Amino acid sequence: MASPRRMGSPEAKNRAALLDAAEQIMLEEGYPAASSRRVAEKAGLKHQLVHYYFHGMDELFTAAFRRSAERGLRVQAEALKSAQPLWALWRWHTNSLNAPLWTEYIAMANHRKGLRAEISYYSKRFREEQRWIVDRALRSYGVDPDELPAVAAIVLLTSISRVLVMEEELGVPDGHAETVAIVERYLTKLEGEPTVG
Amino acid sequence: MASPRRMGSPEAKNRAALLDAAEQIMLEEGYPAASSRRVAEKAGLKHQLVHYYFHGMDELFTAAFRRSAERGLRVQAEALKSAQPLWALWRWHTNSLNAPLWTEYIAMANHRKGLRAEISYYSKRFREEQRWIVDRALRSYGVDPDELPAVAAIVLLTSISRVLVMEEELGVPDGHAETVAIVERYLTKLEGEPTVG
DNA sequence: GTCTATAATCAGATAGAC
DNA sequence: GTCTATCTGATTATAGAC
Repeated sequence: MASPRRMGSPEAKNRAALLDAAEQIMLEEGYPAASSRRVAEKAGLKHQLVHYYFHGMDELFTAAFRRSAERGLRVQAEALKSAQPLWALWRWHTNSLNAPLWTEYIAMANHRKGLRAEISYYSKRFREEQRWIVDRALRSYGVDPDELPAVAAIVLLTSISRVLVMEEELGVPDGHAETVAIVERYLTKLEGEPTVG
Repeated sequence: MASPRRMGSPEAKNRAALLDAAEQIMLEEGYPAASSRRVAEKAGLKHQLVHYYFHGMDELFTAAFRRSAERGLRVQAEALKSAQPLWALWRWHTNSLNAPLWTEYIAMANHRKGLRAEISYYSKRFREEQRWIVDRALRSYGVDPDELPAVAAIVLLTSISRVLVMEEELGVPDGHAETVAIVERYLTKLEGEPTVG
């Protein structure tokens, strides 16, 4: 049963402004601070407009995540075109500025099941896109797929980088330099020194 | 300037009950649901008692984290006595039931600076305790510390296991079996097959 | 699309009696 | 230690005018 309430179009400028504001607050103060009123205020709008553009906060957060994930997929697709896809994957994840945002979404997903399904769906899409490109690359480097399957290489690279970024933010850099050295030594063995472009 | 308010002793039974209740709610519904009123209710107490035992929610969360971290240090110390410390570390982190709780605390730390310092402090203590034991083990296995420093081995093991647990919860198990196989193959090469005890 | 106005609920915190 | 009572402010959400 559809809601009788009116609803703003997805293309509206103010809708995007609300999503921007939500993400900014989530980053600066954590997702519980991203209330309808504060989000609207940061967007320079009245708080009631949140309910005009979204059925509720759940829908707003889901929309924000989806938009951010779609952007990420486009950026990743571009990065994976590199002649050194492993380096590209590694660099992208270790530099990624929106890692903190993902942390917020994952924490939020613990009690917002709609968001949880969304994160699960996009995580799989990210991994699928990486998979065949990395698989092709590893084979061309002469890596035995039984020794190191592409999915495993991906999980390893992304896990390590994700935790490094997270700990860096927390101010716990112990062992990071040594770990990065090991990973990058291996990447160099496979793909050579990273090129700038 | 100290608060003039009265305060319950840290040994009080109800204080512990409040901490238990807070952790349980955090796990089930996420940390924003752990309000003073809901925590007290779950502990079977009146909500005003939260303010008798703690100066505020910040203090409650910090106390809950510290208690949980101290417990973790004791469990880890026991685990690291194993003849196979790397296996122990790996198994402990991949099975750890309180990984979700840590996710909550880390998300919370983004806007509660007291908690942030606490997490940083304990993360370092965990890593220090692991360090010399893993270092001694790796040397006894004949591993070159320049090739694989103990800190790096620790960061690698804990990063990978942490992300595996997190993704498992999200329902994204893709590539996990392959990754676990690679890690465990390496652990077996160093420490042999894991013993049950 | 955007506004005013309003309802219902919940939060953290404190004073003071018992 | 625990209670009643109370204060103050924030939150989501809706109806209906403009």
